[in-house]
Amino acid sequence: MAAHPDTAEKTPRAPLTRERVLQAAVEIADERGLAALTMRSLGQQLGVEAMSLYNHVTNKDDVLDGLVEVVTGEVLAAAEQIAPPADPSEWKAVMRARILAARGVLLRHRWAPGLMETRTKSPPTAMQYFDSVLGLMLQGGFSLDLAHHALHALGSRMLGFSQELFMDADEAPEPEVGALMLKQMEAHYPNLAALMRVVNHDADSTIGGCDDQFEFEFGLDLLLDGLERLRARYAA
Amino acid sequence: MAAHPDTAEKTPRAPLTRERVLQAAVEIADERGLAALTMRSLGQQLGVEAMSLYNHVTNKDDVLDGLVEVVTGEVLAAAEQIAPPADPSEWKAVMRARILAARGVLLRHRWAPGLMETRTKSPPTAMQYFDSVLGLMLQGGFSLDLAHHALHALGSRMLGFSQELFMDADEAPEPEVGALMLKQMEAHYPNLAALMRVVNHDADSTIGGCDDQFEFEFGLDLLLDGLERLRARYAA
DNA sequence: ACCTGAACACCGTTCAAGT
DNA sequence: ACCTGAACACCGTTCAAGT
Repeated sequence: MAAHPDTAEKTPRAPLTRERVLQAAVEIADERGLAALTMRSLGQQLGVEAMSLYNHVTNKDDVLDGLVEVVTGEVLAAAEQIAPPADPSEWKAVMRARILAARGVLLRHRWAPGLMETRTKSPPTAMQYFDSVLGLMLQGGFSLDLAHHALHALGSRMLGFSQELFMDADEAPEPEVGALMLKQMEAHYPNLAALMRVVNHDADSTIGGCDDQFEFEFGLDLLLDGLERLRARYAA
Repeated sequence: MAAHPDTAEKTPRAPLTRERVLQAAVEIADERGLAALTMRSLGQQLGVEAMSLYNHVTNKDDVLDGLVEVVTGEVLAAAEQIAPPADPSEWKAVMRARILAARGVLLRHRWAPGLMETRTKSPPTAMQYFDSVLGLMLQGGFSLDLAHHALHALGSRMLGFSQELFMDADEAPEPEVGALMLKQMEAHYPNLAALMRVVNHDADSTIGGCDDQFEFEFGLDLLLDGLERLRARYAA
């Protein structure tokens, strides 16, 4: 809608700005992964020498900070789409919906969780998001103390991700290979082997075949239900 | 206790092995951080050229994999110190104790959580640890399904850490500065500001002053209590 | 005011050469 | 069989120079 003065053809015309630099950085990370994001590749994406970037960004760390600004901004926007509860006591359903909305954003930026874990300063958009989450609980009847612990307990789940260790999206092994692996696992890790057999059969997928969305919601509900129980006890 | 043949003085005698390389890598990471661990610094620590390392380790990624082998090995050893439950139904107390033991290990290797999040393959020691956690639940009366979801829900908490975003250990600001910051927060993040005031007063520490150990246990108990409830319902 | 080219210090890694 | 030195391709970043 905003009038933009470009001719229709490829115009490396638009002046460089911090925003354009960050937007290009997001594109690279989305398409080729965070490892592919270097000052040189970023310059190239913008049709400019790497050194020009330093006029709009103080250094690479600043670019990375900017990346999480962008992502948490999208999270905030997505969460704001979900209306506040009709009755404050219905905090849980709204919180759940907002967190799942946040998760939707992070799924579009797979590199974001790993990056956010390395940052120490939270951008204003993240602060705003946390503030709204906190407000939801306080209005829902949480004490400040309980809400405080809840924030810690939810941790990264608030932003829509949880680190499941070593659970890589392993590609399906050949059936025979899979059977052999299972035999070997049987010997060393009997319980895990039993688990893998079940997971294999239940899902249409293979060994690594867990339903990420289901597991995320399972863990989330465990926490939210526990918090609601504590809230109710406190309120009583 | 083991007889070691070194003369007492500095003896760069002992032949290089994968184990010695990894042990040196752990030392560097513990003392100077993971960023200080380069093939060159690692060589230096061992009194050898960087290129010699490639005789015992395939590349840097292999070193990083080895690092998590070492750490998860320590976790396994620590967890094995805690005796299995007298009655299988007492799975929760034992699990809690084992996870807190794991946490003790990770606190000695602050770089380990961040590293583990980047790895995709889990070393045998980690598999063994997960197998024992799983066994604890199965013997405690969990269905395979529920135990499976429990593993996902616990995630990194099983190994003793949880990623709390942006919660850096910020050094205490000067009191006046802190007051000013609070004023500004008040305007933009009213709920967070209220929270910070409480946290400030409660603890002897300052703004960032949260009791990590308490918060870890709070979240852990929320999950374990929730799981026990589901187990009991399933068993009934 | 913004962009460039050459350069610096630092990576991981290869390879031919030493012992 | 193990270690070394020189070299390569790649980083982030500085700086003097261009326009």
